[in-house]
Amino acid sequence: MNSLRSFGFILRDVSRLYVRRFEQRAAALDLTLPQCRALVYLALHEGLSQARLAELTDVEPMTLVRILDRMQSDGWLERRIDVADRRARNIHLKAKAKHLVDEIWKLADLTREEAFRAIPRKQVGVLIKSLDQIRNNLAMLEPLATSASPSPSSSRAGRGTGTRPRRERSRAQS
Amino acid sequence: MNSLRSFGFILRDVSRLYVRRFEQRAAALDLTLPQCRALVYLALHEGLSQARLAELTDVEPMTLVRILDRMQSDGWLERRIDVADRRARNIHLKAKAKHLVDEIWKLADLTREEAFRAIPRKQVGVLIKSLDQIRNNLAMLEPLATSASPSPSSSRAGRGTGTRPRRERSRAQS
DNA sequence: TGATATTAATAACATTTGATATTATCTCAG
DNA sequence: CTGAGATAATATCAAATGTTATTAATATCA
Repeated sequence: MNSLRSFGFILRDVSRLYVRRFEQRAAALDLTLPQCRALVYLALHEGLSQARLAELTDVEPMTLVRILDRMQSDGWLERRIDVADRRARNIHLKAKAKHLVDEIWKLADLTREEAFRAIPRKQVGVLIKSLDQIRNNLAMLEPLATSASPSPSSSRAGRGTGTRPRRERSRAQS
Repeated sequence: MNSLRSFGFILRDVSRLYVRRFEQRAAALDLTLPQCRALVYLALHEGLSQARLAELTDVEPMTLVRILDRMQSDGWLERRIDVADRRARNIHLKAKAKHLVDEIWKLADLTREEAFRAIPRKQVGVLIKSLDQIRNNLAMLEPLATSASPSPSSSRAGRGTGTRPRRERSRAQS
């Protein structure tokens, strides 16, 4: 298997190992990765609505509800009804959580340093630049014409147990 | 947020976008990513046992069972009891599936080309080298001493609904 | 050699995630 | 105004994933 073709495999491994390492560290704070992500964004944009936060962090609104439920009951944040739009809830971090965010960044920095060990600074620059370009490339792509025009009721439709995808979803940019 | 600190976020995005793009393509073959991964490995190592395949592809044995169940019922492969060890089942691709593997590689190549668009070949080389080094770095790490020695029955133990991790897992190398 | 521990596969159960429906509120075109 | 959509949050339900238990077959070693 040539080097190029191994890319997908390496990307998967790196992504999983990196997440795992960070989560192991975050477990000490009794936090999960999605919770950390939410906290970090909230620290940057105090008083965000759930809908906006879901969009920014790229999670389903329903998933965010659950993340926030837990963090609220743990006393990290509170939901305040938006006076201008009573459907919306603005999320505010409690003082206690603001220190947490600093901790989170420390863990993130630590994890990154472990990952980058022995890689020259300049090479790291190239790496990030490349990944950023790839992200843009992939984000720009058109939805890939699903040639599902003929035979509308083709053989077997759904079923599940292929272990995973069946639905799709498009996404916003930052 | 400086460039270094954005690394985790970019990595996550790239990984997800890349997987999503590939899965969209694979959907045309009625295959999921885990199925594709299993097929590719099986094509390289005909007659592998499930346990070994699970190890190679880094999925839980139970998860693999389900992936194979589906693919077997779709007629892509068959399980043969190992004559030397009657507990084990060796997986053999059926002729029909071998063509599939070529298709899968085509999709993978296509996806990679889309991702790498506008990135000079040399830079791609550096990218892959960097990621490979990171993978090694992360794989080498010791399990991160969980300082869970004092207060064995501390405040609240499990609970769930943090949206995700609570358990861990170690892994083999290739 | 035979009792005990291990391993491969899988069944049974629990948790989590994703999809859709629901409720309250808001926005406008008319 | 007013009523036909949107939109925000969330409840409810279904699919999928992870965990632990089970069964059969080996391996180990006292």
